[in-house]
Amino acid sequence: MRKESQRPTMKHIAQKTGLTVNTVSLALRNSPLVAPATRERVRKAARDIGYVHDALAGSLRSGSSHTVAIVLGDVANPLFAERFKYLERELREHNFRALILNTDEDLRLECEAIRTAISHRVDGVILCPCQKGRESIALLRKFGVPFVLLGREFEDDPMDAVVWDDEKGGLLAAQHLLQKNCVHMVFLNAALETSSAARRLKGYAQALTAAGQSVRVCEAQPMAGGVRDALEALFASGASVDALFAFNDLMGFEAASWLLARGLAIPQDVRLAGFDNVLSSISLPFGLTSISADKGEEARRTVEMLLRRMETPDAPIARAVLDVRLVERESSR
Amino acid sequence: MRKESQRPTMKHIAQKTGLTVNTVSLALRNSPLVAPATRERVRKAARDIGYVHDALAGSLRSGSSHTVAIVLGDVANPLFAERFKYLERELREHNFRALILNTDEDLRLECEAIRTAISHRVDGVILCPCQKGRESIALLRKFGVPFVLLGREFEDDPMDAVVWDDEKGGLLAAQHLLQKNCVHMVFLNAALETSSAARRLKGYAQALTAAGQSVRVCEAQPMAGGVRDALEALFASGASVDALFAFNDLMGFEAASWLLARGLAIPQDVRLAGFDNVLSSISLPFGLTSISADKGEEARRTVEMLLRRMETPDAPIARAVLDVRLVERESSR
DNA sequence: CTGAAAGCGCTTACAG
DNA sequence: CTGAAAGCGCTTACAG
Repeated sequence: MRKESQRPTMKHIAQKTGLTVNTVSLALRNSPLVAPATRERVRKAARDIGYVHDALAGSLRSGSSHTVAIVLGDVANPLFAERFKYLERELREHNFRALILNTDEDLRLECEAIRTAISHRVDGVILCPCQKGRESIALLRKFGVPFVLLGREFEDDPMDAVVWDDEKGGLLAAQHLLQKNCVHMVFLNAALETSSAARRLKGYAQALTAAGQSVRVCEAQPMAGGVRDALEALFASGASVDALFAFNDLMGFEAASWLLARGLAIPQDVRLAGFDNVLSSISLPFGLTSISADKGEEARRTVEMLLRRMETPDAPIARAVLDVRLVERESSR
Repeated sequence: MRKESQRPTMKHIAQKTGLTVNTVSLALRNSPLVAPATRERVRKAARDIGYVHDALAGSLRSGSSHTVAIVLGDVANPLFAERFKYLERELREHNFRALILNTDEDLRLECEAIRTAISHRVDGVILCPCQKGRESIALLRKFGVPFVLLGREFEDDPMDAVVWDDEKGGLLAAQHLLQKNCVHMVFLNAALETSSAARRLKGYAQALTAAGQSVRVCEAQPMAGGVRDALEALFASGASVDALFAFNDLMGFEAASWLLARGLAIPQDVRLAGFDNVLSSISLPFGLTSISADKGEEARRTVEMLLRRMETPDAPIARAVLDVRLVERESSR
């Protein structure tokens, strides 16, 4: 398809230096086997002819691509975008490339993504599963690809995972809203098959039950407009609502838009809290109370866990739980 | 590094079907050369043993990776995230994979990204250049990699590019604010080496000059906090400001946060407009007036232009300018 | 310390 | 329609 403008290869460097490609290859990889002078000669020749390493050929022969696939719902979600940034930086520091693959929270696309990753011989996968099924996990296991779950996990099937303390998060949010004397709280949650949604609900319910309040959950579809539909149904039923706890900030912002458009005041009429603390990285003129964890640490531990799994395939299963805290802002004051 | 769990190859399929890898390869690619019955036999065997194509080996031999690199400032910017989504979808429909690479608007990282792309033998590159230099362009040309600029271009050096009508955008925003009787407008712009910043200023200045107003520009650094610093300096000087036009929505939101925190009302004290219309894809409880273009069309035309360049390396240089429109929201009513 | 050979898993000519 | 051979550009044993 493309006009090959005679891309320089190691063969060219070998010719120019009078060495063999073998030595050139070792020299470019800084092998202690080659004499320092030879190494410099090779590196200079490489620079002179503008050599760029062929990652495909190298990976094919060595069996390792030095690439990690990051499989997540949607980079357009600010939390995922932030995670990607941190993970990519962390991987780069360990000399790994990051391949990002969106699932749109769809199982078929998720399997497709895993297949793409395998096809490209990634050394590992960081997966935030949609949890609509286990086929993607089965694929990873079948091909022996090291992987770490991020943010979500399967309760009945332990795997390497880095998650937030979602239960505590749900608890903190509920306690905070209770403290503001809210008595008609609704949890605008995601589907319960998502482990984080189930855990957040658990903590939330614990706090409400302890306070003698009933637990009301309103499930919203993850697509655009899902929150609007859920809230319309909720309010059409004539329910009284003085506080909303959203599964994540994206849904929280969507809820805020809907409430304000309906003429309700935040926090005077409805107090609002979200989850993820996307405001830590992006500045928006709406202070949304949220649950936060250290995202830099999340990335560090995820990559560390994956590297360990790559080095030691049969190491015991690891699990890291990141502590969370409440960040109070105007939406719930 | 990783325990190779004997990944199935075409050789295995060949053994199982009694054919050669040659025929297997052709069959899997639906070549009209192989008999339909044979093809089905091969596909079934492939499915049975769980074969996954090795993209590395295929690309190495064929010289084409069917991958396009998307090189941009930062996926965490909602506009870039949206662009990536549209582009990825468009590329997938043409059976191409997307490799995303961040530059953080840094020339060194941009060159690194191009080098990574070349190393992975991408068939093409979609580049949103930081415009701090031309080294990345030189690299692409040297290696004969087909590429299309997105959103920004070099005035004195024509290349394939898809851009918005930035001049018109600046004009529309200025006219809109003038119509609201603003008389102390400030353009919170990015660095003028960025072609879109220069063009937006051109249109903006044209409108202001026509109205007999003086043009005031305040340049903000692109890093987090850049807007805050710029506004602090601006307001510390005692300047009167009744309208702000931000280079993009991200800066617009940051400006809004700062203004509100300072006790200024939007739009009563300061009218505000941004650029990019990120609210088209993300729902936020703050109506920011903005300049918009059709992002789906942008992606379509970008991919189309790139494919054309890949097919016809010496086709004449193409340029697509997307029309823009003003989307009025609460921030400037 | 450097060289000669084999091979990673495919696709591409070339035969028949 | 299918086969036998060569080769993509590297890295990996194996020699010396």
